[in-house]
Amino acid sequence: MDILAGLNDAQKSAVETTRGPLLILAGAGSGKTKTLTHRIAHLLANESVWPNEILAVTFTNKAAREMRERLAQLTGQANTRGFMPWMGTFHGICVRLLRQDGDKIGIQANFVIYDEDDRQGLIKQAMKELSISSDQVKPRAVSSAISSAKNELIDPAEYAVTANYPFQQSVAKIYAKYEMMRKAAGALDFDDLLIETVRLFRESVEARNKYRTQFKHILIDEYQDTNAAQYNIVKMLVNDDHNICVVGDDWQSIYSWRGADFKNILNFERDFPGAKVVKLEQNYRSTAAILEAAHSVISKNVERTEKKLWTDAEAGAPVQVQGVYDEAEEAFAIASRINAQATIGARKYGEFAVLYRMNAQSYALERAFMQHRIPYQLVGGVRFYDRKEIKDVIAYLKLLFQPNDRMSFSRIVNVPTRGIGATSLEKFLLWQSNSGMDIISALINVEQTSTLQARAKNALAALGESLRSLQARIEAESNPSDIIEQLIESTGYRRYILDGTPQAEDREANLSVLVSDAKSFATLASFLEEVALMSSVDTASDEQKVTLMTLHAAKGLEFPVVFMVGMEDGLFPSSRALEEGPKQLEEERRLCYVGMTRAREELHLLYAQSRLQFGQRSYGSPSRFLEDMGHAVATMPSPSMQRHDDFTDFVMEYDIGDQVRSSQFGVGEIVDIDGMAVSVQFSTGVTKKLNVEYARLEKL
DNA sequence: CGGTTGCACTTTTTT
DNA sequence: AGTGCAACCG
Repeated sequence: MDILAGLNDAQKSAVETTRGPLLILAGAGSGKTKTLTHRIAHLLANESVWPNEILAVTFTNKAAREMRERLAQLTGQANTRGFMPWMGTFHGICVRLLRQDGDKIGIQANFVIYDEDDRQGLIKQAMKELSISSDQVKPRAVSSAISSAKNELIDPAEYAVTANYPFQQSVAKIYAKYEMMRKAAGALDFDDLLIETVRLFRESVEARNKYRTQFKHILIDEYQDTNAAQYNIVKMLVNDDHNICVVGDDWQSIYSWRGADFKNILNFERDFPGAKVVKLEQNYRSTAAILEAAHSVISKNVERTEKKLWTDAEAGAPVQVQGVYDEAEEAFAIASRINAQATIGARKYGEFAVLYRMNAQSYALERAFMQHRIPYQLVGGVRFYDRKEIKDVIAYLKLLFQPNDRMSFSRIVNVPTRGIGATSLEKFLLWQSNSGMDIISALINVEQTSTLQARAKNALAALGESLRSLQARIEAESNPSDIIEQLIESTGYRRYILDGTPQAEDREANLSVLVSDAKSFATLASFLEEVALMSSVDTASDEQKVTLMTLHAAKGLEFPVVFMVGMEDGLFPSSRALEEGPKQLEEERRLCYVGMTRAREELHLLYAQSRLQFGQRSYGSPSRFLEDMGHAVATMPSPSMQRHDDFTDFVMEYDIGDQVRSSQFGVGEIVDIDGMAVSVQFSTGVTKKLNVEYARLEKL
């Protein structure tokens, strides 16, 4: 089997350069994953490297899975763990390292992983204990401040020193408290997984040397989206042979809001002197027309490397821009177009994707697709594992696995209702923390308390009993799926969700899915890990369904036909980016580039005159990115735009400063005009943005 | 203690 | 528009 067959010269060079640092600058659609996979296969087959000596880091679990499958195919081996190199996301790899060696820095092997919800819940509790009102300091903002601090490796003490503004001073206090409570619960949040690994390598020479020796070859995908903590992990893992290979494209860096810094890829040659650089510039994915349009957008960015992406492919159909009246018409236009091709068998539904800036934009599309009977799948949005009934059961499992996990306990203590309210819970937890027992032991011994009512005691003791017997099942190494089944029966959870409402059936079906999902895991630990780190974009693709997802989720994917919707200033680029300045605008532009380069044959860009946002109709103008494309695109006429142009003329009858009367709000003055929307300041003091089409204003 | 009702707030993007 | 949270009442 020739591993180099079917590769171009640049790709071959990347595969065969196995000694020393290697930087692969891979343009969109240049066969990056293929190159990486072949490189690993080459190491295994021709360079006598053992699988466990290779560490390959991908951006999503899905990417890791795909690479594993392709590698198995390429080497003719079964896709089994034993044969496979270490592959996974930074977070996944870190969990593995910390479970193994975390005890060296005081992390218990049975830590639980807190997701964003858990973290915000804990922050709220911390704020309560500190008597900080969530009116002035938003838990959400605190969470993001703590996350940024952690990703820059700033601990609570250091944060406090530089905290000048009142908000930062509040955050400093909450951050410290949060960390205390989190540690007491035996939990690590997403960011901890990374920074605790950094700490492990800093504080334990033994651990660091162990892995530096083990990993003879390290490969990192999507290197442009690594953050400071991840960068540190890489630096510390690379041994003196410097066999590190990173792949990335600064043009596709879209995660700076999460702490990613594409300077990491620009600085690679400085960090690893003598690095060889291979550029993959031939695009195998898109037509020339699509590539040209995408290029005309990205070239407006100032901060970027020079590249010349080229293709052998023919021009293909021109990129189409279409203006529509509103989000409903936008969705309708797409649905009709898809059905026109799908019903005659020209394309399968799975060949289409619709990309948008925000998850909320999926509503209108879903509605139209349902009306047109188009099968679709939503990637992201509300994840399966975010559903209430699933999170409840997971909370039970987390508590069983880590009996100090207060967050999970608080979530389930009264689910199903056991007559235990806030007061009883508080009393119990106070007693429990002073007793030195973990939560489950404390439940069993709850009769020793004096402060609780007999009724509450009985309920808590009963809960303790069923948890204890479940724990016994875990110790007997029962399959996670058996444990879940026993759990939903013995705790009364099944009876609880069958409440006679129409949703009861859905919930029960979801539980069944959970039970069957859990069947493929040997231990509770491995199942919980998968659940915690599973991202919403890790959904398997379905050939029979149109894919709907955010532009971010689309990274790394490709589709024959791509629709990008909501191409309006204020939405894409987002108003936030427009406010914050050129750096953010450039990131939005990269996001646009990423979206466009997902398309293989057809690319359609749509913008709407008006759009429902927060339940209010707002009016925007076409995205500046469409202007960037200039003549690289074809503009489609839209009949309804003509129709609605009449209204636009109508709007012009008003001017800023005009006095008007509204039957609803009284008399006021027009202070702003934006498309069909006029802002009126009424004599009552309130300012309303009104649609002249419906508001029936009377000009005075 | 628990359920209901009404209000306020949300919206970038995710491991 | 939908959801989460706080206050109120039974």
